[in-house]
Order: sequence, then C-alpha cells, then structure tokens
Amino acid sequence: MQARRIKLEKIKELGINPFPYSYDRSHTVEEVKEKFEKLLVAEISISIAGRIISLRLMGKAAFAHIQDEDATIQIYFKRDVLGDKLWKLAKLLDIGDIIGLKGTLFITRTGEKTLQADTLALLTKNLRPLPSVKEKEGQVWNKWADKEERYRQRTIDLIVNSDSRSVFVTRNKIIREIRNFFDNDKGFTEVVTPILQPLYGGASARPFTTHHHSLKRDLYLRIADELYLKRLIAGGFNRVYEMAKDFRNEGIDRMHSPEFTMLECYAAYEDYTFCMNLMEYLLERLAANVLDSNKLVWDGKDIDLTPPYPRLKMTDLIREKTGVEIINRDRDELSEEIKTLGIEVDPKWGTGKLIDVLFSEKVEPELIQPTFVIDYPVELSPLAKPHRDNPALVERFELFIGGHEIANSFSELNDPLEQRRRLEEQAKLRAAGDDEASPVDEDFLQALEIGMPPTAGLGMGIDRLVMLLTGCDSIRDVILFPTLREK
RNA sequence: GGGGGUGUAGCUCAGCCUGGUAGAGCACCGCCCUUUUAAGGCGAUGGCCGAAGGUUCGAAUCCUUCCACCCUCACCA
Repeated sequence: MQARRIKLEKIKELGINPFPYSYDRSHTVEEVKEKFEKLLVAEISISIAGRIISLRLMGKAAFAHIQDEDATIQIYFKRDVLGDKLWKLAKLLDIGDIIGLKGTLFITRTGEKTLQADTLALLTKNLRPLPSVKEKEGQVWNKWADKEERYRQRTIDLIVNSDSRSVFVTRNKIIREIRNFFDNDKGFTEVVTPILQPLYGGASARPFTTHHHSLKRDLYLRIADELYLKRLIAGGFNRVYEMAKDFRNEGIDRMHSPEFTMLECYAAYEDYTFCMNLMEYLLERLAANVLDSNKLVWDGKDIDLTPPYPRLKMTDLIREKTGVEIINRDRDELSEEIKTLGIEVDPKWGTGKLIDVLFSEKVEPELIQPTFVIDYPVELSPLAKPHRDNPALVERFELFIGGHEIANSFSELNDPLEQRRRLEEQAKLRAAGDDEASPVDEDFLQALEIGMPPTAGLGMGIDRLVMLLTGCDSIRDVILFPTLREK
C-alpha cells in the first residue's frame, strides 16, 4: 500500500490527475466484443474503460486485461506510440487501477482480440492491492475463496470472482421477470407498506424492536406484509403485491437470514387454487426466461420445474411417509406416537405444533421435486380460511422444492369474528410465553369488519427462489451484504 | 447448545503425527525484456504461525482455555 502511495505522488508529479471527473467512452467492452469483426475491418478508433485485472509489462511495451462489468478484453500499448509522458504513466500502473484507452483493434499472434492503445488515461488509482487471482483455460490459481472474507468484503469478491457477480446479475433478472409477470401478465398493482409497524403480525416469528423518540413509543420492523396488504384488498384494490424486505429476529443459517426479501400478493375473488396455478405459471416462466431450461441441480439434487406439480394433502403425506394419522387425534396420544418415531417432543406443544414438527422432520426433506402440500390443520394457520370440506383443516398450501419451503399461501380468512377469535387465541399463547405468537391487531380486524372480499394470498421467499435458480446453497450467496457477526 | 473441520506472508497453501526457533508459488519492490497471456529472466522485501496460559533448556508443532469462521445436528420459517 505504501508503494502505491508513492506511485500516486509520482503520477501527480507528471501533471496527471489520478482521480479525474469523467471519461468519454465510445463503447463498453461488451459492445466491442460483440462488434469486434466490424470494428476491426473498419479500423475505427474506439475508446473504452475498465479496471486492470492483469498486467504484463515488457521493457517498452505492455499487455494487460481490463474488466468492464462482465466483459474483459486484452489491451496492448507500446512506448513509441504513447510517447514519453504516457509511457512513464504506464509504468506506474498497477492491477486494480481503472483506466481509459483509445485506439484500434487487432488480433495477436496467438489469436486474441486486442485493443492497441494510442492514448491512455488514468481514471482512478488503486491504493489497496487486490488478491492475485490467475486464470488459464478455466483453471484458476490462488482463487480468493475464503467464504467469510467474500461476504465481508463483497467489493473485492465482485471484482475477483466472476461467478459471484453473475449470481447477482441473475438475481436482478429474476426480480425483473417476477415484476413483469405480476404487473403486465396478471394485472397486479405493486404497493409499498410500512416497515416500521406499531404491531407486528402475519407470520409467527420474533420481531426486531426499535424506538421512535418523538412519538415516545416502540415500533417493530415488520415480519410480514400480510395484514397491510389485506387492508388494501378491503380498501378496494383487486390485486396487490409487494416485494420487499422482512425482518425476523431469529437464527441465521444457510436457509435463514434476519433480513430477507419476501414477495406477498393478494387477489380478490380467488382462492388458494388460483395461487397454485400462479406459482406454476411463474416458475415455468422463470425457467424459460432465466434458466433456459426446466431442469436444474440444487444441492446435488436434480429438479424438474415442468408443471403441473402434484397437489398432495398434508394428512395423506404424513400417513404415507410415517403411518401416523393426524386428523381428530387426542393431543397426548399423538405426542406419544410421535415420540416412538424418535422425535423429541416438548410437553408444552399443542396438536398443531406436534404435527408441524412431525411434518418438517419426516416429510419435508423428501419433497425434492416441486410439490404443493395442501390443507393444513387449523392450529398452524391463524389467518387462513377453514376448509370447505373439513372444519379441522384450512385451505392452505406450501410449495416445496428440493426439500425447502419456497411459497406459502391460503384462501384468506375474511370472517372478522372468526379472525378475532383466532387472534385472541394467539394472544393467549403469547401471554403464556410463546414469544412468536402475534398480538391482536385491532386496526386489521376493523378492516375485516368493513369487509374484505374472498381473497387468495401468497408469500414467496425471493432469496430461496434465487438460490434455487442459481444453484447457490447458502442464502448469503444471494444477498449482497449479508448480516454477519461483528468482527 | 452437541459433534466434526479450519485458522501459518496480501492471496493459495506446505510444515504439526515424530518439538530445535518458518517455507513454496503468486502478489508486492528493483533491474532486463516492443505480440505477451498462470508472460519470462535475475535479485530483494515480507510473518507476535488466531489469542492467552501451561509443559519443556527450547513450542507453529504437545496440553488447557478462549475467539472467529465453515459443515452438521438441535432450535428456528
């Protein structure tokens, strides 16, 4: 670093500003690569800019590669073309510097497309050396691979690891595709609802708590958008969605991040079968437009996204995989039976929780191909509408792919009296020490009293979806700046 | 919280079993080199061996504790 400071001073002594204001590019490197033949034949003088990622200095000439977004190109400059002053500058360049070049194209003896520079401009001097990564024919030496450092120093990661950059480019593509799908194909309105909420709800999770000074009150970072989006449906919107961050104050692991991106959508006059169809359309479309294929590998498992996906009842799945019957069971009996399967059981758990644990232990990991698990016990779903054929169940589904939950949806409960009863039950659980149960949101109940039409709702974990479509096996690989322990 | 792994130069890693006072390649620095591409040649610099304690004449190496990260199980949507 000291050496680069000295070079910086020498550059200033040459009368060159190492941090100029702008540079006039005629092409990006990607454009040059695309139109190379044409530009070569026409001998057109072009100007490009980028960061030096390799440098081979020889007495009176030099080769280097520069990187401009995803594209790299070789550049060549020699002393008798550049002149004395610029050659002095060239000798002071380092890997990591950002430069601009103007010149014409040619092909080297070894056949590499190259720009021969007539002039050279330093655009930004690098003062902190980058890790020295070398590459030949797809093989990489000295790869900068420490996962922790990659998460902590994403700037370097993005420069040095092209696969890291490409994950985030794909992430953006997926999100654009999703917006396009909801906005243009399905007629949804994108909305923005509060992140700072006086009460939290819409999921079972511990919230982050913060404090507003002039209001003199605590506020919570939202754990879900649900209760606000339903207010909008009650307010007369037919279809709304929000794709934004939720915050949950819980454990961090490869599938969970304390701040994560969630898409929630609500459609009036529809039920949960609408949402299953919606998910099938969406995934089919993402496969076609982002992956270019219906088949992918995630976590070592081959997955086929071709719809339709099986729609299997939770009760049937549990019976099939474990032999346990869960409908109309006495709590204690069920608990005993689950224990015999080798699952630890907390005596405080109710029937709903027991079923949930049994399901996640024994069934979830086996749902590799896309599968809708439908019709959950009512205890697990305080915001879902009772099943039209069986009051012990609700009309709810979760979509599992690769053994992980990707989406969660129900026919939304819109009976304000029933909703109040269920929320008060949650509040009791909360009072009894379950800090994941939600408090009663009177304002939300008031919206239901005004009247929310029959509605289908869906929540989708965007980070997990991106993991699936990019083959990443940790949520940190798809979040640019993941939450980490303090160093 | 349990189990496993890792921590040595800016980067990638060897050395640890079998203690003797730290090594390679690349990067960085100097010199040479006008079609190179993991450029090459010659030379130089670089480390509180994750932290603290212990055993020992002597510890990167053996022991204890701690810290961080990764994997895994548990907890957790």
